[in-house]
Amino acid sequence: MSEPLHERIRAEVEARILSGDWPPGHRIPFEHEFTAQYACSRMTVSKALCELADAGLIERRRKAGSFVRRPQGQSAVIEIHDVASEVASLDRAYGYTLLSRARRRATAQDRERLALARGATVVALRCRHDADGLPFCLEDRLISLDAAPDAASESFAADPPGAWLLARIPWTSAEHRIRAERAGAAAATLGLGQPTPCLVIERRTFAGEAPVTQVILTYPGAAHELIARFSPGRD
Amino acid sequence: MSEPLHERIRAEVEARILSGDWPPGHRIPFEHEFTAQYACSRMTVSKALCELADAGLIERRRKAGSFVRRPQGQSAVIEIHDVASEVASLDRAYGYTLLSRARRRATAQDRERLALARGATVVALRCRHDADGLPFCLEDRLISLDAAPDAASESFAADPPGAWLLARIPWTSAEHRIRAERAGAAAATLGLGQPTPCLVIERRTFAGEAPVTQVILTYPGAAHELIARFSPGRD
DNA sequence: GACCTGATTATGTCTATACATTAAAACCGC
DNA sequence: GCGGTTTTAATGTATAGACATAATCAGGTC
Repeated sequence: MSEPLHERIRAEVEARILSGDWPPGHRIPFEHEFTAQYACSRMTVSKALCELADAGLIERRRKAGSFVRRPQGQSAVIEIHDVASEVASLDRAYGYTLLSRARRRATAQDRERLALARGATVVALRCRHDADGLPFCLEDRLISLDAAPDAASESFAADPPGAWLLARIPWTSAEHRIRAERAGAAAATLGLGQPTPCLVIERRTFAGEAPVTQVILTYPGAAHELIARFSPGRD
Repeated sequence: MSEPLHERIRAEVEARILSGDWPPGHRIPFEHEFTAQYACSRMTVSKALCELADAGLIERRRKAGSFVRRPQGQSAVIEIHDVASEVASLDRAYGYTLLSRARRRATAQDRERLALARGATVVALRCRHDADGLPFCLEDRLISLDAAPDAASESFAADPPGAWLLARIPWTSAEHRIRAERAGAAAATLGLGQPTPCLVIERRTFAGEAPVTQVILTYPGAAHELIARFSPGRD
């Protein structure tokens, strides 16, 4: 019940790189040297090295060989979970309340929020997510009925729209804006005192070029943290 | 000069999925059906489908076939760039000032921040990043000298430590906490009035199990946004 | 030196085949 | 119908070989 050979090769090369044994810029052995070392075919070695190349750990250059990449790209990758599972992972009871629901021809403001064409129709929702009965997050969402026609006949009274959309509409790209804001109109709804800072996440989701939904999530106060674990991205 | 065949297959299947032609749950053709359609070997088809499986678009099940996955995992992936390139991408002039630098045996607080052992030594830095001459971000950083011994002989007077570290120390995982906070001690340094909300990003970076560095980045006010674009993650 | 040319060579792609693995499906006795 | 067994069909892994591609290197010319 052993792991596949190409996995073993990949892991052993990866270990050499992460330990610093093979530093950035170092030329790792050629494929034919690995085939000798592991007594396997070139395809197997190639598969292992291609995986490392995909992961960004090495760079492969024809004729020259494969080289350890320096951890370039100051960027890293984090995950943003949906609200319900976020609350669940905090071991708190999740609650959901629909505050308002409207179906309307997109206003000028709507069109700006979602990059819609004139005359498009939308569903606008406001809802509150609770944790242990206390307000946790305020959600202000716009859904394009062109992209999600089924949303017209959905009440969203019992289940939050985020999960509903994600389960139905395939999407190809999204754009996040994360900022800190003083609680404004949201303060009353969230039951806050005046000058509480809030974490605001604004997300626009597209399927190809077509806008699907835009959502503004307001998390009250320093009480809430967005926690994210991740591994390097070297693009 | 055409693209490889496995890329073409991958792209065509991907298009079918993203267009909704093959909805979540749909069983896509078997490998042997693709080999007939494209007149190629099974390995080539397999490579294309494995790429789609890695990307999370399909799920492959022995004997049963390959199925379109629903966009599960309410999660998505964002990139957090380093401060200098963030400022550059806003078309503003980047400035850097080292406020303080200390080398010391880790205090109890340091050990908690970086998950260090007793007796470890650290370099503690405070610095300010400016955009067009105005304070943009306050950085409070701790570097483990066990993980990065070279940091002891580096002044960090001219260049920010983030880029320096990332170019040298390989890392395997990191942990982010993002929250909104009222500007406290940072307010004066950033030249802020009292009740300004700040976006705070706290990051701990590890190489294997060993802690490398911890940094607290404080961005003043609603003026600043963390912008991130990304494509679906279906894990 | 600078510039072109051709040989060399590691990686990139693909084939045809083989056997392993595993879960669905078909079978069977009850 | 129900539970257990066998068959079957799909993916998973691997091989040995072939040719394509492109970057490097060595030589030769100006």
